Amino acid sequence: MSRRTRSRIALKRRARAPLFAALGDDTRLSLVAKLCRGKPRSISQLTRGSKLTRQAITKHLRVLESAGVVRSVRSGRESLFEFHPEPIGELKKYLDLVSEQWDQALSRLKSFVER
Amino acid sequence: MSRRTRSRIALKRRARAPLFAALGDDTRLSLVAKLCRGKPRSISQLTRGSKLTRQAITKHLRVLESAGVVRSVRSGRESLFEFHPEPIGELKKYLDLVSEQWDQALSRLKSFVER
DNA sequence: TCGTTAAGCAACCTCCAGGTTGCAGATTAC
DNA sequence: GTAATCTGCAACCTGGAGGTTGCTTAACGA
Repeated sequence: MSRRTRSRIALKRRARAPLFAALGDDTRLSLVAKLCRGKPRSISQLTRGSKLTRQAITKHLRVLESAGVVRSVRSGRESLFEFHPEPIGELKKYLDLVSEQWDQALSRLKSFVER
Repeated sequence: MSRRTRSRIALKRRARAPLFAALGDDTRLSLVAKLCRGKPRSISQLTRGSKLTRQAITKHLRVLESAGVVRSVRSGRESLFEFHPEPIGELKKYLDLVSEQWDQALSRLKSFVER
């Protein structure tokens, strides 16, 4: 791999950490699970059934929004949150890259042993 | 989706959060990047070129190890860390599940509109 | 054998993520 | 018009994540 390619990957990596971090919380994963399987929901709706306060849920939603996993639109007095799939796709690509590098490393090691 | 299926997914979700969290840090992503593309490395090796202390790096490695992304083997006076690909694969599966649910939700919505 | 190098352990510090309460401003329903 | 509902903002609290320093033990090399 060229140095240029590697630094490009490093650049991508930098951007990925906050995304992973945003998903690294039970409450937020639960919110994503709710939103990815249906229509936009309001904060109050998303708070119902949770043990947390509305404000806590709001904070989590803002984190997800900053990471781009979710988008909010104000509609009257309520703000609706909707799932946004792109970051998830990017994350999958990144994980594919990691797996791919690992496979290449394995085959390099194998050919080295067989030599 | 049946209630049983959904709870199974929720169970899987619980287990995923710590894994996402383990990857939600620049330093740790960088360590994963190094380890996934080569042979096992010692703590000192991994510390070289970093601005952090050996102990800091050690802590990060332990976090990755708890998440299963990495495994350590003691060899003489040094402990070698090696990439372990399974959790990454599980993560990809989980993200696929999320994407899939989103696609289904979209098509449900579409058929509802067209009705 | 002795110096050097690798690692583990423990104490400590700082800061912020995650959560709460309280209040004020819009918007909707009646 | 008034009450109920949805949200935003700000202050505050607390635990743990991330980092450091200092010391000790174990293994290797000359």
